[in-house]
Amino acid sequence: MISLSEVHDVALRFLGSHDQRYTANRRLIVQALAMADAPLTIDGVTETEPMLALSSTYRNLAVLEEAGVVHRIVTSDDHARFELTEDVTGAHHHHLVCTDCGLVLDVTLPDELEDLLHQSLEAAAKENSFAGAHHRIDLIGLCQSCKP
Amino acid sequence: MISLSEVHDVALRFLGSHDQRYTANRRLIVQALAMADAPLTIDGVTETEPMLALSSTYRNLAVLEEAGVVHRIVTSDDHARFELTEDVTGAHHHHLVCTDCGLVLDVTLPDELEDLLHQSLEAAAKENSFAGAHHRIDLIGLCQSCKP
DNA sequence: GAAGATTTCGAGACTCATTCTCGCTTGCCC
DNA sequence: GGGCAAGCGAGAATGAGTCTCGAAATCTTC
Ligand SMILES: [Zn+2]
Ligand SMILES: [Zn+2]
Ligand SMILES: [Zn+2]
Ligand SMILES: [Zn+2]
Repeated sequence: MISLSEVHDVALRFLGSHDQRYTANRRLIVQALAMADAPLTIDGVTETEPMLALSSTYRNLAVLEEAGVVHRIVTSDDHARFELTEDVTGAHHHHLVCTDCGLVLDVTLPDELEDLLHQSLEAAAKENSFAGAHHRIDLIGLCQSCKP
Repeated sequence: MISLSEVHDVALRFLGSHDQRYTANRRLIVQALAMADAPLTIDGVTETEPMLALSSTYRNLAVLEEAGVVHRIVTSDDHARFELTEDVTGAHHHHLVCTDCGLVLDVTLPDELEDLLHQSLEAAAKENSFAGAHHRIDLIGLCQSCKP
């Protein structure tokens, strides 16, 4: 588990290499994401840090995404969700996605399975002249609160 | 490979069990999706079948999705894409997603890998009191046309 | 430290994919 | 054929996300 100050260090470095500052607002966003135990919607971020204006949060999340600090999770839910990238947290993981309330939970899979999957996906990519960057695995279903 | 008339039969059955008719418009949509070699955007569907009005196509795709005939694919791209469900085509598969143009390609993975993955995901779901329905695997990257 | 240059901020206007409305048409049932 | 429920489609409405632009903050140079 990486510490909050380490997260800030990495964020500072990533933003720096993209000629971007690590402003107070951006720091608040990163902190909110680092403290949350699941990916946050925009509203989740601004509720965690009510000082943040909505439009600035949208803009800064885009900047943080561009710099590789933040990852945008798009599901069928209306609101996108955000989390720190694996480059920042150092932990490769995947998601459980609730079709009812949109909740997203993090899970990890065995390394050997990740390896097998990576190989198969690369083979499929080559067959389609596709250049794979990373994979995404979601288990779609119902969370505890939404179960019948 | 399932035939077009079989697809229509299944669609008719699925819609029937949801008290929905299989109208001419819905038939055209299913046909467009069945003939396409990759998931289609709404615009892709109406361009394939120009008789279709936009608002009706949105409505009918929602009905077809509710009936389990059509599957909506949401990515970071602006436009959602649609394909026939695996219950209709009988072929379990996953996707290569281009981050640049939004293109989505179908790929299949080895059965043994699918089994392993299913087991690991079910274990992760149980740990989180999550009820998994199905999984989704995407390889995110760049398609042939968008490669540098 | 001050002036000027550059970047960021944020309230509100704007965009546009998707959904909703509602009068009209289609097709099923008696 | 008449009645009626379902479907149709043009256009209005919605709303998440983006853009605008003057104000505020931060950096640069002297
Ligand atoms: Zn839920
Ligand atoms: Zn995650
Ligand atoms: Zn592409
Ligand atoms: Zn597919």
